[in-house]
Amino acid sequence: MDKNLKRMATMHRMQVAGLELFYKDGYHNTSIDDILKELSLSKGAFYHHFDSKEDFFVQIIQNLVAHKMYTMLIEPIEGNANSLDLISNCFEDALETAVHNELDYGFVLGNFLNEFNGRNKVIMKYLNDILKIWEVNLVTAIQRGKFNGHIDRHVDSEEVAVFLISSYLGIRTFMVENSPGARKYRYMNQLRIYLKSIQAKKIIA
Amino acid sequence: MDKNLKRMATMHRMQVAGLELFYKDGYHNTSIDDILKELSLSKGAFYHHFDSKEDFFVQIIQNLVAHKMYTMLIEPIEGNANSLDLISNCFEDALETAVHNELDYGFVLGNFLNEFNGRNKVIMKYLNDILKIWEVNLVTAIQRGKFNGHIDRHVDSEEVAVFLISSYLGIRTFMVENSPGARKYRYMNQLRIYLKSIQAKKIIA
DNA sequence: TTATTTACCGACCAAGTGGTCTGGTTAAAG
DNA sequence: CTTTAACCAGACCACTTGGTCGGTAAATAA
Repeated sequence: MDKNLKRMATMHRMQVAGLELFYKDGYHNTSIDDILKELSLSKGAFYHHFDSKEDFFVQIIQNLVAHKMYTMLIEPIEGNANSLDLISNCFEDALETAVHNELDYGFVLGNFLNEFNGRNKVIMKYLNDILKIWEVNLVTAIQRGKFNGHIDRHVDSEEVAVFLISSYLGIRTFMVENSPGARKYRYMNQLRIYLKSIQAKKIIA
Repeated sequence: MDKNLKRMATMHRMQVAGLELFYKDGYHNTSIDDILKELSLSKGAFYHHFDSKEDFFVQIIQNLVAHKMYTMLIEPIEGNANSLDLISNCFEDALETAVHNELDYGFVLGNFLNEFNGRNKVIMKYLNDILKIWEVNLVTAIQRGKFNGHIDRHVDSEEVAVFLISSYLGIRTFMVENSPGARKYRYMNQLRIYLKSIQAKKIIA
């Protein structure tokens, strides 16, 4: 096999297993040995490919976490349809996936955000970058909604984005362990009520 | 000094210092030695008063965290005034405190919830108990609002409670590090818009 | 006063932790 | 066919972790 391809494959395997365990047990509660045991690889292999545990984690964020965010929460709201519907459906799908996931430990980005908030500037930078992209994308979607006449032109797009992100971060934590299906259902109903309250007022002829 | 009083005093000192560090650095990233160093106490003292690190943490939750939740988020919404105003003001005050707190690491209960979600059944039980009390209290406040004619009688109290808790859990994570004041402002504005959308419709005479 | 209980000390331990280093294997390049 | 370097094994290291244990001094009870 091509040397470079092999390198990429091994690194990818490590990152996938790493994300799985970091997500499941948390970064500080997961040792490199834990990850290596899963793959039957050695310390030598690990430190040949990565400088440190932190460097390893940063690469996981940039590759896997960012990618997950794109496919789950960013791309789905980029269409030209009614922004409110896009957002509503996107959140619905993301939460439904979480409900059906046997082993749900919360929102990946949210969990890491929480674990490193105010504790690790380097890692927070990368996490915040992803969060920022999501935020910008939401703002764009909302402005498009205003332009297309689906959203009331008086609403503040930035405010809505902050509110949506907050509620999503929260519900993903709130859904773990305790009747996730019921909580998802309740959350989505109220989210739709909220979204309706910012939609463009129908002009009564 | 009375023996029992001294015992209580020492245990309380340990718990206060413990909560401070667990909140700041996270449970898994804080060692018992860290806490002991802060107080110039020894391992012997610690294990004389507590069975284990976990037992220590559980007592902190039951004593300090529960108490904090009561004074910050539960008692303030128990009055007989307009429930929507009570909730709005309560959230406003809580967030304002966070903004002005030089060292804000997020919502204490939320952080721990996130750290132990799906990872430690014992501790989660105690955290969920507190969360449940908050939820029940919010539901009660909303039902009172409906009864008093401040909230639309058609809204589902449980749904609103879930939505409010979610948004609060989220904004507290989202506020750490990045322009907390601006995010608080944006969140509160949209929260008020949402709350307005569930208030009782004025009867136009 | 004396006996006993309580609060606390700090050395110690086994089990990890992230990270280094030496050396061996394998596949591509010259 | 030799050289070279990427890839990986695993022993090893210094350090930290939660937790134990024998001891001591002071307060309480006899």
